[in-house]
Amino acid sequence: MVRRALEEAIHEALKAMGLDLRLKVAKAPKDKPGDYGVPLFALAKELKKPPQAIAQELRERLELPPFVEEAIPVGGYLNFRLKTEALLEEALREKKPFPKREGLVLIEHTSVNPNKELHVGHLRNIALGDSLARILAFAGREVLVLNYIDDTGRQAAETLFALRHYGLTWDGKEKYDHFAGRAYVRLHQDPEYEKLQPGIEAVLHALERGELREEVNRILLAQLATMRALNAHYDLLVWESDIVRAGLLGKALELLEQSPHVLRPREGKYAGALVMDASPFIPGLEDPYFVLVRSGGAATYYAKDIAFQFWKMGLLEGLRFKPYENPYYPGLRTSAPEGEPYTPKARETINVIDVRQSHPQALVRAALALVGRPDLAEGAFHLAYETVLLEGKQMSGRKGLAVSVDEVLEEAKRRALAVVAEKNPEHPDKEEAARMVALGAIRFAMVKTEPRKQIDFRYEEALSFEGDTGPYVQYAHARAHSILRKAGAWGSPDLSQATPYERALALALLDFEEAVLEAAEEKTPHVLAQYLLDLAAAWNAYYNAKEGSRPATPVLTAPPGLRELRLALVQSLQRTLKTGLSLLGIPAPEVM
RNA sequence: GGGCCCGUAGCUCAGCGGACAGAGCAGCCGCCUUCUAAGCGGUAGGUCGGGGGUUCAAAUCCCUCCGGGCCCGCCA
Repeated sequence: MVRRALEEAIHEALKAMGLDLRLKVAKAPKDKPGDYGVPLFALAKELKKPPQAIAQELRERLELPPFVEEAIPVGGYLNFRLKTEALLEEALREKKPFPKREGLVLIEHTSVNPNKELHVGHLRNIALGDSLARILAFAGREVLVLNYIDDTGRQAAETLFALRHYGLTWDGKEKYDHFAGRAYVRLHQDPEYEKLQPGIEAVLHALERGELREEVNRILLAQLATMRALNAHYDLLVWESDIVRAGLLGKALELLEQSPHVLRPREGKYAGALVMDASPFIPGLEDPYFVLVRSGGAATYYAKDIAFQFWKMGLLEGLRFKPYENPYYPGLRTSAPEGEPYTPKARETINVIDVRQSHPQALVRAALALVGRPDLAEGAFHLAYETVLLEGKQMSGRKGLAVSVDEVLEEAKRRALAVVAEKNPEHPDKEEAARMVALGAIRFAMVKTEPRKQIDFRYEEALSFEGDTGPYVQYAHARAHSILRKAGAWGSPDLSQATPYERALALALLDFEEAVLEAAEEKTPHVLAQYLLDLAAAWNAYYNAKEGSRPATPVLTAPPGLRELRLALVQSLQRTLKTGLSLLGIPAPEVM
């Protein structure tokens, strides 16, 4: 990578000047000479020289990498102009995944309660988790994606109870998770709700024994259809009832009880309970104690989260897996008592859960440290994203105040279809194009902003196909593809014919790898999404460039040599956009 | 009471120690006899919430105040 090499050269030259310092190379502003530059002000004090003089000296001492045309001192900066041909060669290089590195990263995302259809709140979780999994894999990590099925939770129990209690029969047409979800909402509107608790309890116990698995599975399968439609990928399903039956909780508690920070107070507020003192690991707590096992003997959900985290990181074993029969994900495996033993032993985990779970997630990390594995605590990352509002209002699954993902997908597709039909009546497969564009609009809208910012899901914006959107990037891709399709085969490019237009586009192409690495490092896909918008914009500007009233950058009708150069650039651009979109789980249509 | 996060153009957001603060939407003016106008160019719009501080340099770091969101149960 160009920037890396420059930084390395600068580092060497500075060492020779008596400073072991690494400076960051940035892009030069448009109106300044050169393509990249470094500010040198920080060295002035150390070297007792004005930055301008340092720029001069650095230029003299610098052993320029072969791709640099010249180093230009500009005030306190030293800028670099790349050789055009080297720049183009770099831009034309195919963007391949980074070499594999050691160490498994386990990503848990989705983990939707198997009791009703997915709503737009889940959308952000899935889009973030799935994109991040793809980005990390491209960045060279070994990635395992896990989807947790809370089949012993209250939500699942209530839905199954409601289905039975109201004697509802499925008409065979409605999507099953929607049907089940209606029962759940009805239960919560029932004035008799409080009186129905014993019945719900009974279902809860049956679930813990794993007895109603098929009924839960029926809902899960319907949900998986939606996840498949969102182009989300999973490697493993882990059912909570399997964790219960494998006794992971007990094993986790055994480990925890060896810690001096885990105790059973004899008296006071926590008499009879098993508590954990998290104060050494979480500063500023008013009350340092957290209950793991209630005095009545029941474990808290913290304890279950901790046990599961221990399993993910190989501190516990006991789960078994087998292939999961389903029509959507051929290679998917599921936990099952009769399966083969497997423990991932992840060095790093990423739990994609909204911010409201920050506190419990901190306890999970504290527990790792407390059993003597601060290294694992360090590797346990909580990707905390802010909640999604619906048209400015908080959603509620219980009250049915939410828009389902299926509905959003359908509406997006309907709108996209109208646009395709209008803009491209000759399109050979409008349905498929509409599906891709709809998916692009929705997924992109979910990842283009920083996770820690609350987003408001508004139909008009999320399903917009103009401006800072997925379809904007997809359209840029389709345009490029259209040119390549018409070009047929072409010969070798003549790099020496490049104009400033090719230069600008090539420069934009160089930032791809850095964007991917930063997204992987910071664990946030928005960096890549923002880059793709920039790249698409650079391409659209190139495409539309005019000198006077004439097109400045025609590709197909360009003179020999330049034509091939432009085609090669367009091809690199098209592939880069496609790769980038794929890392966000978004398909790149060839025709729109 | 304790803790976490957010506050940048009318709206939605990038930028998070360096070169005059950038996009999209909305507004206004242009560009289809050009490889898809889902596009492009231009114009207008900003006390980067307020106030202190650190620094050669602050939207970016620290403190403080103000606004908004969230978390802090022997509930899940």
